[in-house]
Amino acid sequence: MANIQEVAQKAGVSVATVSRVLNQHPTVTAKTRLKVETAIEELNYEPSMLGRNLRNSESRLLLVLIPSISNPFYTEIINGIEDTAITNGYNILLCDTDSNPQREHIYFNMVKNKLADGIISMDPAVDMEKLNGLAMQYPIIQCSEYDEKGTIPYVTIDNQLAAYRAVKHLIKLGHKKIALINSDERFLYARERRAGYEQALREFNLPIQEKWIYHTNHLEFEFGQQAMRKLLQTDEKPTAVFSVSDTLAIGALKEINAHELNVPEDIALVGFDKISFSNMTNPTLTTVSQPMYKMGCTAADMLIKKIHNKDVESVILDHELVIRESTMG
Amino acid sequence: MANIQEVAQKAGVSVATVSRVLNQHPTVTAKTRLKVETAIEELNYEPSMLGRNLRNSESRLLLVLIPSISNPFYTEIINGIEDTAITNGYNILLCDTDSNPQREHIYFNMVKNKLADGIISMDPAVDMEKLNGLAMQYPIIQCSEYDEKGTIPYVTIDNQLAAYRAVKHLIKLGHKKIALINSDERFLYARERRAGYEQALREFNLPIQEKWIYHTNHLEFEFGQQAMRKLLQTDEKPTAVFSVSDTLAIGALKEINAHELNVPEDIALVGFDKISFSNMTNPTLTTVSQPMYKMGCTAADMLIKKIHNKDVESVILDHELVIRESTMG
DNA sequence: CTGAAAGCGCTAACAT
DNA sequence: ATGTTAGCGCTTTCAG
Repeated sequence: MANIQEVAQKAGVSVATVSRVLNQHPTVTAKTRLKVETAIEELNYEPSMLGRNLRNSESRLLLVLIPSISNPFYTEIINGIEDTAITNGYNILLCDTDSNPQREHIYFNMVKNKLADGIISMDPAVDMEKLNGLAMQYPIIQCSEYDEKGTIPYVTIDNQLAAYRAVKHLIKLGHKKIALINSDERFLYARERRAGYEQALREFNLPIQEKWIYHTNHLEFEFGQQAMRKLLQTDEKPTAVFSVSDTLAIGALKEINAHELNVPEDIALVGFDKISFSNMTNPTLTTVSQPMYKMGCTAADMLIKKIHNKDVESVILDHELVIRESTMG
Repeated sequence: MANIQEVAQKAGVSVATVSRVLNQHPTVTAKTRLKVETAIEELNYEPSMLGRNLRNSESRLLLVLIPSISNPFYTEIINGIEDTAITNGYNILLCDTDSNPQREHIYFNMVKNKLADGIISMDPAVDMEKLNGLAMQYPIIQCSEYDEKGTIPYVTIDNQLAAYRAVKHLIKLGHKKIALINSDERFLYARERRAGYEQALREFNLPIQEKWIYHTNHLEFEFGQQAMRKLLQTDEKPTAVFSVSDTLAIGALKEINAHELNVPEDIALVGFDKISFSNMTNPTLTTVSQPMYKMGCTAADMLIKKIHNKDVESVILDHELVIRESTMG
């Protein structure tokens, strides 16, 4: 592979001139530019990012940390990030951390090692302490999940309000026995959504019953099934279920059907995230829609600003309750 | 951020010695090693990959091209790739090409630009000509989808045999009117699966009817719905459907239900890929399971071998027909 | 066993 | 408008 030297030689100019052509400096004559471009063509030259990056100490690579690529929730967010990044001359590196600290470590090192210019973290299970430490030296943005005590800018929705609205919707439908399938409350979104759930119940003077609140560490379908199985075993079965993720809700739906019960007649069901599957179930799933694409764009914008040492403020975006068959008696 | 110079200075040694410590050269005295390690500790030094990579002209980064992160089919493959890569000291860069040639171009350039050491392509829509061109100079492996005319090593399954078995399963169940929901036949897997479908029909003297073969350009649920809608409009409705992807099959199931028909009583259904959602539908979906994790591991292994200039041979892995409720009358 | 120095490919002063 | 040159951070001969 040819390097800048050979191009310079072939074009009969200095490497500086080649570099100028490469970087579209206006001070190059049309004639020399042509000579250089011809040489580049003939040698099939491709500039090495390595040299450029070392010199400029930037990589124009953005790291995006997700806990698992299999969670469809992230799909649209990533599209937003990617589109925005590319528009701004950055590329993204999708990092599946598997919520594994060791992998996380590798990716953290990439930014320390100058292999990436910044990080967008969407991993709720990320080591917040480490992340906060890193953020003192390197550009970092959090998307969706964040650390309320930390200083890292984030983009998210009002989880409590969203949960409140979802549960209120169930109450308005006449439900009084509403269960919650929650994820691990060491995650902020889980705590916030639970707060919204409780807020709605309290507002309508409904008791908060521990037996109707189920926690699960994972978000895969099977854990939704398991959660529902437990809820159906309680002495007093709930007539409605609010689940903090669509994947869990879909598992719950499966389990409800397995018990020969119907949604929404016997049990109404609300999910969260509006993943594409949620419209394929039978019945279709009422859910909370987050502006995922926009979240992604915003997060990428914020990160790029941060990389350029501009100040950025955290952003809270709007959500929407999407009412579908699973709550339409 | 400290560099190797400062470490050398602090430790009272030369940069060469620091480098030796960094790279675990055996020729360093325990004493000097300690001095250097202390200095590294104190300065919080992290070696820059940029300098190292430039010098070694390798990045230890692997590119993985997928058409869309939203397709759950790729999830397990990527886990396999990632685990294998990390074990061998490589990291992976997930590239969502969106089947967009422009994005593809960006990622191709990354390997030309020395920002990545090689590519695993899983994008059926990739520009095969370009990919073959690249492969003459850079390490490239194809996973799942490949170019039969090209020379790039690949790992895949026997798509024709898998389809043949799926359709034979339907025939054995007594079905004679079997429809095919196929994807675009400019993709090899689509052509092969269709060949398997036809092979099974021919073997049992069943006519191949064009009206029961539907092609769709996309794999999202809605296209499965649309396909099924068309198939239900034919003068003679099929009693079984083989779909080349689970996502399409799930869309078809949705549409069948919308017409007040039942699976499998009215129409039996077979998908392909065994995505996790295929076990959440009602009824659960009979499907073809590919050894996805293993495919990923194999592809990564092959690529790393290729990077080290070793010869690699294409691999065809086993598949399995997973019989579930959608074909259990 | 360790140090000096060259050089990977590129960009940006500075000089002309 | 173009050339010369230093240097980004690292590894690796080559000497000693």
